[in-house]
Amino acid sequence: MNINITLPDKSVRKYSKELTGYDLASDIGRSIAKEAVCMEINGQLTDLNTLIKDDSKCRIFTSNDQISLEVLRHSSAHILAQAVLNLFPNTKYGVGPSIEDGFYYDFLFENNIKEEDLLKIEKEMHKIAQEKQNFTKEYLPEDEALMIFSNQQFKEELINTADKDEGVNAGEVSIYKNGKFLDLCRGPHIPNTGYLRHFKLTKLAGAYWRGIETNPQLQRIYGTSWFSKEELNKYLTRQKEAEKRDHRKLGRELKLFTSADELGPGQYLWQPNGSILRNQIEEFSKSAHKNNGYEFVNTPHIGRSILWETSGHLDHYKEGMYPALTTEDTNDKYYLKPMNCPFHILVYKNDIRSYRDLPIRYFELGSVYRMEKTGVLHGLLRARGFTQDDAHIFTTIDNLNDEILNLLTFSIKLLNCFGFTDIEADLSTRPKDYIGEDKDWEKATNSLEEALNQQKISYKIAQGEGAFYGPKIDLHIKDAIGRRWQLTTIQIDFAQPNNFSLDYVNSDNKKVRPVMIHRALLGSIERFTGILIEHYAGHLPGWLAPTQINILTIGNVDEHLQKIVKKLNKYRFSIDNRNIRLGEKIHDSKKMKIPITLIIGENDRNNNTVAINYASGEETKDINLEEGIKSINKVLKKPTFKL
RNA sequence: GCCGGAGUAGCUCAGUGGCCAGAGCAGCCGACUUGUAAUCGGCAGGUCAGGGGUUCGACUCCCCUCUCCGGCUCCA
Repeated sequence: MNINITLPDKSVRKYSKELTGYDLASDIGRSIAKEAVCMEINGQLTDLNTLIKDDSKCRIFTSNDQISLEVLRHSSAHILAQAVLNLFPNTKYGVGPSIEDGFYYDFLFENNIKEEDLLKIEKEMHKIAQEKQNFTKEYLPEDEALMIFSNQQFKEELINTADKDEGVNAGEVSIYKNGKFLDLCRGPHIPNTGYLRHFKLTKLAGAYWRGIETNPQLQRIYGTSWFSKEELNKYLTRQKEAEKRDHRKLGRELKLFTSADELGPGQYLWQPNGSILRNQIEEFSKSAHKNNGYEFVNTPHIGRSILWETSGHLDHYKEGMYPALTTEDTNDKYYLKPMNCPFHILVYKNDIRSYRDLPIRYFELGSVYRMEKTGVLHGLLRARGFTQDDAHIFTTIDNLNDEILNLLTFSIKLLNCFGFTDIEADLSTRPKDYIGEDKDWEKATNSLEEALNQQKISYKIAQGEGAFYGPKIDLHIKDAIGRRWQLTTIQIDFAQPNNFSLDYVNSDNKKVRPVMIHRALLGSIERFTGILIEHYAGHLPGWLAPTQINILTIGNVDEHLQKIVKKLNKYRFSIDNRNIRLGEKIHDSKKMKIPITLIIGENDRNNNTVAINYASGEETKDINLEEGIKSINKVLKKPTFKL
């Protein structure tokens, strides 16, 4: 017998008998054997103890490989379930995958557990880890597996519905065993439980079985695990950093916005500082639209029920709308608007339109109200009342390509101006339930895809994720700490032009239906502001900061101060001339995250100089006044939007 | 909406059935006249989220409601 094993570096090793991945790793070198976690045979990921029986291409994965981390976390989930069953024997266990930065497992406990139980479970996991139980894989016939799991309803369901991801395949079921613990699983796993050392159970949450709202709700335990203590600590610090960026906390500290119980959940009040920021964003957006072919419209906040019947909102989204308002003098019902489109459509319908008029682009910073479920509300990022940078474009289908490409460029450049440069897209295609003609869908989807290709923006296709009325592009940005946020949405709509019988007169003097594009680029101004705050951790770019310059005086510098103020009065500045120590003034200035702290004392008065502290931490002293102003102008420069 | 956690001064938080509920910061008053991350002293600030109950006695224990936080589902 002769087995040739080809390694990733193309070298070939010859063996005279079957061997495991661990044997192979040990033969390659002691350190790789020590670090080995799992392996790949002919492209198939598998356990380290799998026997290599034939000539094959093999690759050993060590704790340095990303894939090993996923394996570790998946095994962590198994050990979590094992610990839970040891402590709470009557628990029913569901599924437990690895996820980004960690893992979870879903359980149905006899009595719901509490957060403090996590410590106990963690302890039990450590105990299991110390026992270094081997993970072994077995294949069982389906009926035998059903017997083993006969009092585990979720496992039975998994076997019966043949979910391949959980190790069920064509009458045969793969299970993993470590110690006395058994679980349905495709694997692979770490060689033994001793590989689990640096982990932490992080939170307890509710989760519906298989993610379906009508299914029973299980308790989900989240955890994180790593190969080294350093990585675990790094992760935990990263979590703390993310907490520091929380826009709700920063919003309070920087006096940007607030809420009040009297308003009801999901509604926010913008304080003066926040309003400056918000107005800057809105003005920037408005001027970009004004200079690029949009006409501005303004529309009310409520409309009669007939409007929402025609638009289909009452049929499809009634539960997402605030309840109707009624008046005493008539039987009319009015609804707060959850979208602006029906109003823009009414503006369009107010006149006969010619193909020469198209495309018509109506823009509005439109405030909408949506009855979001209480549990999903999340500061400005998910509010009930918010304002969209909304526009509706009415176009001929022939112009669709140009419009979409133009929009994509517009949005990317706009996002760039706010410092978001890492942008990706989702192209959502026709869902199962849809309206309209197949050929229109095809044309619209092609327009979207073509625009994405021309923009050279990386995108993935979200099959069947489009709205029922048309396909869409969503743009996601990546923030400073790597989180992705969806901002822009560009949606093609075949339905509303039909619902409202929209038309225009074409060159043959015939009435033809236009296509509509719904688009919000920043999305919701509230949400966008929240994301900006988190992205910059409150250190807003100079042009957006509520107070751009804080001038700190030391001693009697009135004349010098007046001279400087004259030169800076186009900026939003404040003057701190309190008779307190400079250190305290600087402390206050930093606390409010003001981009420029200008310090002037008597020395500066005498020498016509200034000292500048920048938000970046950079500090300069004894700078000539003119030079200082130049530097300030640079930091506070507003970006220019150009298509 | 569901599961779990929480709600004490403007903010951050102490206070586990027993006198009039505390601290730091912020605020106000006074002193200090200050050159790179919090000067000192004083004053004021509370229906302990709201309502009901248990108890001689409740911030503390129980029930209901509201709000917030972490998730799940949802996001036109």
